[in-house]
Amino acid sequence: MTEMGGPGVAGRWAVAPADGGGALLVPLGADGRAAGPVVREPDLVAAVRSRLPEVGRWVWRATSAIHPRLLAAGVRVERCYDIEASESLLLAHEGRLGEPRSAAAALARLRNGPVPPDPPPRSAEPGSQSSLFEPRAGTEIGFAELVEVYAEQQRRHALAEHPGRLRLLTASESAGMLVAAEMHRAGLPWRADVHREVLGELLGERYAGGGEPRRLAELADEVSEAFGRRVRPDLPADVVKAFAQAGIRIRSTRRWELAEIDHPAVEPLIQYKKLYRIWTAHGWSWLQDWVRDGRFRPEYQPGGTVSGRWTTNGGGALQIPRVIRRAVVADDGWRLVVADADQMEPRVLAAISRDPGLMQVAAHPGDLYTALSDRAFAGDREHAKLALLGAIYGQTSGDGLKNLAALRRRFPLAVAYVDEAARAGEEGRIVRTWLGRTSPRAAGADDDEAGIPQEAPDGDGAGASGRARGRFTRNFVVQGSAADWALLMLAALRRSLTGMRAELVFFQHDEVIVHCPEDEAEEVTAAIRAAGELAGRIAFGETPVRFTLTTATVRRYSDAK
DNA sequence: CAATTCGGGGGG
DNA sequence: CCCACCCCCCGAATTG
Repeated sequence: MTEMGGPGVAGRWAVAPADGGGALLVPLGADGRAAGPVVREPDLVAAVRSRLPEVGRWVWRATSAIHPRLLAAGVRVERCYDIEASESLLLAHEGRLGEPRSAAAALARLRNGPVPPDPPPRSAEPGSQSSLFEPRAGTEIGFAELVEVYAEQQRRHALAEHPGRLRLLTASESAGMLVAAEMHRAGLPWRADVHREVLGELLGERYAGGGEPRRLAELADEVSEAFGRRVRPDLPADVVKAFAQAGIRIRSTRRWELAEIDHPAVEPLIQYKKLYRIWTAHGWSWLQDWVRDGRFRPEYQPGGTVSGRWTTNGGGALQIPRVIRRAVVADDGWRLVVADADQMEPRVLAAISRDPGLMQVAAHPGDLYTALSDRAFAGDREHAKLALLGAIYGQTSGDGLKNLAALRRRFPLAVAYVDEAARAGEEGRIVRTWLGRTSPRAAGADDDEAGIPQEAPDGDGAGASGRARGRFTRNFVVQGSAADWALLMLAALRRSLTGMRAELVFFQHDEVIVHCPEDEAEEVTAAIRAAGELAGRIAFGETPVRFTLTTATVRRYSDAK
């Protein structure tokens, strides 16, 4: 494995689209500035293709503006540097998250000129492939100016607390942009016929006219019968009123609250809610909108959340209900290798806090919570798990608190690490992930430079919103550092799949799916495991912590667990 | 009328 | 104790 984004700058070239499908290109020096004459070529794809052997990293404004054209032509670059994605990370690191992140805005800041606002995000177009990534008018800046912005970004990296880590972060975020575009192009194999079969089993036939399917109508009737009057199960206010008339007071119609009630309407009501969700969010119209030619192609957005987790733009790709996963089926002769990280967040906490005891617990590939409970919780795995998750999430009540005391005694550095992050949040300070992804500043912090407390003096210390912010920053350092790891894992996996027919087709926080010919499945599985361990070492340095993944080679996604 | 908020479900 | 953290998506209700 070669370096994954370290300080090396040899073989970097900047490239930008030019009129009529052409390109402007220039080699870059160690300082990020042009190290030769600008070349103009008539064909962007050919220009990149011919330089693949000599260029280690392509520097461009935005992956979405170039990479899809290369992919469509079968050109696969090894690495890139996405200037706009990096601008977001750099701004956040400088405590300026929220300022416009476009290359044009970065240039304006460099020149002390008026900073243009970012264009509004456009919504995804279901099922389309090419139009999603058409360049948008007014987003490109001059090529010399683009290189200037890049050189300035290189300088800004050097100012960071941990320049090496921040370079790793922008490099891996850039790799994430490549992976996102490639997964969009490949698509998740999706059998519409199987999906319809599942919908038919769960929901029954659809009635002409577009109303509720049969099963939902039946369940609504059962609910009404149980109450002795017509009740709309999809209207919470109506349901609360109906229970009140039956002498049962409820605060909401959430499932766990309903489950406590002894009433004949409860069972059909809960069933209705479950199926209603499937019908509206992943039913026939979703299928119509999002599945084309046997593939579901969500538009992934690396770094879509503050913590660095991805989001998708439309299609709900990261919320596919388990029952619907039956429709995700490998092509004939192909398999899905499904892998998800084993207890990622506790392992990450061990690595970033360097707590000797927790690192020792995380040094085993097996179930971390069992190892934890053996060491510190008298074999009670559930209590051990709740205590650890409570510490990471900032639990405020319940048994977890009692167990937290035991956790603090055994793993003082781990608990201190998240406690310190919480204190920073409560005091309005920013926190960073291991690689330097930085939390947004507290709301109102801009108007608060003089140190005026954000909370009205109310006698309860930091106040409710201060404590909420503490829970956010406490969790941010763990969830975000886990996202750091996941990006490096994806980047390593992408590189090791080069030259194979296997394709990354899905990524969801701590889980990947690779679609591959049956005879590549073993090699893919090994590549995934290696990528996980490598990502752990590259991200966090040498620690005893293992970063293992549970893998399954299956025909259908739903068979994985 | 469109835009925003709410409540409930789904994912990790 | 099903709470604490990050999200998306939908329909209905509410607000501008």
